[in-house]
Amino acid sequence: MSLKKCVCVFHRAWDRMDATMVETTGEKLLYLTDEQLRQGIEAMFFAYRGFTADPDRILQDLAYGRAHHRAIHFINAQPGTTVNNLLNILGVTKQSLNRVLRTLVEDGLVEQQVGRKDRRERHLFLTEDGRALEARLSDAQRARMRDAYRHAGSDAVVGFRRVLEAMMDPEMRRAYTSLREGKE
Amino acid sequence: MSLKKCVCVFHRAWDRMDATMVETTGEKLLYLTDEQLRQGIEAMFFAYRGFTADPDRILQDLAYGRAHHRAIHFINAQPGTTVNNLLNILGVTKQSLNRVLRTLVEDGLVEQQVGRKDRRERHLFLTEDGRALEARLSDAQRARMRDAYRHAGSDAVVGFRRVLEAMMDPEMRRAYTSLREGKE
DNA sequence: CTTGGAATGTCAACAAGGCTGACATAATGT
DNA sequence: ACATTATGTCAGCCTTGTTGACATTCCAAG
Repeated sequence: MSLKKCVCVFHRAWDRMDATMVETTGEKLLYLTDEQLRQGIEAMFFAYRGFTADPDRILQDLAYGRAHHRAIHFINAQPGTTVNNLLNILGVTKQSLNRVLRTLVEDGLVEQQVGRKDRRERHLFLTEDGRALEARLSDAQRARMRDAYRHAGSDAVVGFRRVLEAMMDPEMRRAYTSLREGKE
Repeated sequence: MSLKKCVCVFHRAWDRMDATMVETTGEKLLYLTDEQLRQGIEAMFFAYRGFTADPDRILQDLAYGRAHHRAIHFINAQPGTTVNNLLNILGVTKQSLNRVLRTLVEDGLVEQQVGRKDRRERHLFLTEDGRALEARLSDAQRARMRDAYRHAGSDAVVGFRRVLEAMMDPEMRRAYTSLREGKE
């Protein structure tokens, strides 16, 4: 670890101790007050609301929820993925996923194919209708992401992604990068 | 608007049309493929999971959920806020918030004071215990945020915040900045 | 002053979507 | 043959969102 750290603690007019970390990485200094971190936390909260707002609006007319969106998204990203794989990506129980998956199959948005190599596995695919809905949802979400990127600028985008990736849990980061590599 | 835009659409080996936007801001060029946007969307999904993981672990021992965390967070940020104000910030119905608030009051984490000026209003405050729990929760969340910031670097942090702020809905951004100014 | 809205907050009932636990079925591997 | 794995299903619970009905309080028009 090539960074030298120096942690200073001092009192603020606020309501409790506030740790400020000063860190040197090359010539850069990084001051992180609790207040700045709090702002980051709130930014994350409000941004996630905006992030899901457009798909939520589309889905509520269809009697679907965020759970359906997530399933559709990742089946689209990895056509032919198994139930188990989806479970790991989404981080929910099989009973919970199964309920969502069942409605999607009943409504003709998702197809299940028995595995050729291992016939216990069910490989999941979007049907034509499923892809259509996925396109509607992700178009809306991409539009918002694109606007945000455009407004913030290209340098900001790089930083945005770096912080997000650093914020994931290690297993999540593995799932995330495997998805990225799969797509190339 | 000082930016010149050029939108090119072309076909990819993938599965459907992929719009690439090329945008000039000064000397910067910003290429945004659908694939890059998709990665941003997934990064947001996985990062939010990490973002809430630590508080969730703490809360599940206490029979509380994320809703309680949110309420505690914003009551702490704005002591004396009214139920209505909290409603606007959290974006839920008053009935839903009320249930959470009731348990917090019953458990002695939150106090309600009838408004002096308008006695219909209930002003909300954290008790000693409430502040203690808030500290536990936000310490955990700040630690993750701090690690992510540290790992990503100071330039990345600026970009992270810029993109998040651009991703909020306008009303949310207002709530967000008003909180920031209130704290100064 | 009275009275009818409007604003604020509470209670009750319900739905979505998480969870656990138990169990069935089919396929695989040893 | 037997244990293991992948999946599906049922029952029941919890959190957290929803709507509807209602009580309280304030304010303004008559």
